[in-house]
Amino acid sequence: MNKRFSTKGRIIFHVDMNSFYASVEMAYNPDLKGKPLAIAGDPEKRKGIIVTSSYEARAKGVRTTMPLWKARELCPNLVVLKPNFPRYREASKHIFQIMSSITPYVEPVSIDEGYMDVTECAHLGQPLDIAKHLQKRIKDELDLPCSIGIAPNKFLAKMASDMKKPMGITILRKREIPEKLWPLPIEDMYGVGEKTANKLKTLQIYTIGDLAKADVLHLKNLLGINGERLKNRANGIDPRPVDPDSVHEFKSIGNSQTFPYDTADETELKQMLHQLSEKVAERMKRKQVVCENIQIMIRYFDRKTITRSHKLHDFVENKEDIYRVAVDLFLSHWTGEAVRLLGVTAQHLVEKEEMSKQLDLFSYEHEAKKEKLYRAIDYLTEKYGKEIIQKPEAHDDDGYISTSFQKDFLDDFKHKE
DNA sequence: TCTGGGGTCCTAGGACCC
DNA sequence: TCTGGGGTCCTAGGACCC
Repeated sequence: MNKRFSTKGRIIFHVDMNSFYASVEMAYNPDLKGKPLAIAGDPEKRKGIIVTSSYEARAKGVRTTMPLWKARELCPNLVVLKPNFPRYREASKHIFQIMSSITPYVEPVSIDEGYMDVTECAHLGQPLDIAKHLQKRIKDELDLPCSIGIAPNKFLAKMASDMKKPMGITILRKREIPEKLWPLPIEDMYGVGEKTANKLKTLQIYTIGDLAKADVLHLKNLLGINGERLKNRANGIDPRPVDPDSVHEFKSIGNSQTFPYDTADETELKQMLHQLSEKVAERMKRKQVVCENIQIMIRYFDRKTITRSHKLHDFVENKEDIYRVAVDLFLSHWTGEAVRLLGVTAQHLVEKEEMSKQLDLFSYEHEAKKEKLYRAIDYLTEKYGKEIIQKPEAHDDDGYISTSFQKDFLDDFKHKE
């Protein structure tokens, strides 16, 4: 049995880069070190919100998603840079390369964080030493700070990496849960956002410890299946394996954009849909995937947002096909009111290679099934006579043997095979 | 003179089939 | 003449995360 898939005795790291974009900019331009720095979009284009900020800026109250003008109010000497995504992607690539030199079991979660399963890395030393070495390499080679959580599963590792920032390393053992995890306020728990926190408070649950001891039926009633899962995690139970392949398994690819000004101009809106469709098609091409479903998103002037999707009857990959579906959806659901944002997303993605395999498999299975049914019919005709096989209820409209009939008679056929 | 853009997963209702 | 319950697919929306 592979240890990585057992839920006992695993050693998982969660590596979390500290204020990543700001740190990359500081590594690139060391003059910025020690200054309150924020990465934010262009306010002229209504994108002036804080994406990341340095610890110096955070100390003044600057927070992610805060509008830029508000951040400037709190921190008048704030240095503001526009995001430089190619630069961050490059740094990210290096970080994951360093992680991968320790173990192949690396699962990137986002541009700046990932899990590692180091269960089988005993030959490299104690987990704490491996983590120190990893943190030092990322600092020495890229001049970037990170925090690392060490624990027996993903959830605990994630919570642990949050406990000491920046440049922290935290071990969270099962037996330390009551002392280290349970006192934390419920909103600090990964997977609990504002809405869930408010709901939990109606059950008098204020800390992770309260959740750990709460009645599972009450939780299920309140939150569905998620209630049970959250309770398990609060008790340190999380069976999810570290999956190095998950990066490649895209479920959807989408692009969306906010207009500089709200607009109800049909030409302008169509133009945006075209642009977005093009971007989506480009990314699909790079990933070598096709899609079976197109979704659009319309955010109106008042931020009311709707999504509309359409399942296609075949696979689609080029921009004109995507645009046609997107514009159809848009025109049949747009109220005519001013629009703030539009989005186009390709869903139900299938790898091109996988698609041809699927089509082959489909026809193969189809043929094999037909073949088997013909043999069954021959056999059953011989045994029970033509009358039974020709009974109308034995066939569906396409002439296939109906499933209920199969159930009754194919068992018999199986014995013979 | 506020609130971006990229995702994942879950839920719930209706259609349809058996 | 009246009517159950399970399963799957499609669509829309919501919660959450970085």
